[in-house]
Amino acid sequence: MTTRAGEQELLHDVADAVGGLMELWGFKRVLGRLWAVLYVEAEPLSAAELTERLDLSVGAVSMGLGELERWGVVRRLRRAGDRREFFEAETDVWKMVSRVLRERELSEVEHATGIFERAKASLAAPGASPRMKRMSERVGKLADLARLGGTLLGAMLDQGRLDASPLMRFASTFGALGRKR
Amino acid sequence: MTTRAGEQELLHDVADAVGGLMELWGFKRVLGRLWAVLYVEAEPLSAAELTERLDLSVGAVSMGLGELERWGVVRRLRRAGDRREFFEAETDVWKMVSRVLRERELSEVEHATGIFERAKASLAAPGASPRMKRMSERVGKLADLARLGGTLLGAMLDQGRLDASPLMRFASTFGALGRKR
DNA sequence: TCGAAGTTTCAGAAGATGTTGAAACTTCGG
DNA sequence: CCGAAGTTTCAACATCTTCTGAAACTTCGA
Repeated sequence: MTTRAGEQELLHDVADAVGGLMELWGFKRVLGRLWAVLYVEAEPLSAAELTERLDLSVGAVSMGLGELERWGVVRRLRRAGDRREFFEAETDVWKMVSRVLRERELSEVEHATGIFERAKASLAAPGASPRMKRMSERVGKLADLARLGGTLLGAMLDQGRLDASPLMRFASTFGALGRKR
Repeated sequence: MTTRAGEQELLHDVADAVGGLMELWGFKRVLGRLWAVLYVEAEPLSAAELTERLDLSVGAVSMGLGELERWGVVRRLRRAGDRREFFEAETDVWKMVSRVLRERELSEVEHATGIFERAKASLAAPGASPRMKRMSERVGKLADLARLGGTLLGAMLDQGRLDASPLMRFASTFGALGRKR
């Protein structure tokens, strides 16, 4: 299974698997596929090559690469004496994950926390009915949970900034905590 | 801001915020909204009441509640002498999160890991070109990462089974690790 | 057993999201 | 500058998801 065609197919499957994981985290499948091909290939490819390998339109590739570049997970290179642009993958996957989590999740979590806290306060205003007090309590729990989630996420992101392979360290700490069955 | 209308609006906003968070995690917004109203209200509501409060069609509410029930995060009650069904929220949020993560993420991660491992092996077959060896290495890194993710997730889910409020414990351990800025 | 109240189902509408292809634009060698 | 090669943009198209409303079905009191 080391034929030319076989290799292409393998690469395609790998790209799709990465795409699937990315999709699970709420990103566009194409972005994962593009990144995967660039990452596995390990050397710069032109947009045309990506178009061919992933069987996408030129437009889709251009837009996808633009987005990946904006996220800082793909670099664009120009080669002297070549009119084309080449692309290569940022190999630090953590960079990709953390960047996105920070701006996407964190802001949503903060927004929700704000809503919860305001609602809690209003419902607990002096003169509120017992029913409202009860509701205020529950909303308070939601606020706690959201705040906790934000803290957790923030800690994870900070951790990532300090250490190049933070997930490993995290896994051992956390694994020790959980493994026991 | 403790008028009747004001309260309704507050509740609506809270439900929407929960819906937003759920959506971020890949669930349907409506599910989060339904659960939120039941949770905050703290006492059983009929389907009709939910229809009204969230301004949804009866069909949407019925399907949403069915789904929430299947996931075990909403309970259905019948009251003697009342033909209607009432619903109340499961208050253990962790139950919801872990159930879904387990079946959704874990299987995708396992699938991807399999693909990566097979591809790695094929690319490293004896007689492979240097280029293929290089690719094999990179695919191997993807496999490591996916496996790590699976372990992490598994540990988290196990942890959840042992302790009712595992997130709290987790947060303090992990927070200490990461906070330092 | 009948019928009213309540619930589920599902085909099609509406909306959201992703993709294409071709025109407009940019770049650069001659 | 011109024109060919390469890239971006965007409106129309296709697809996937979610929502609606009404018909079919279930339940239960009388």
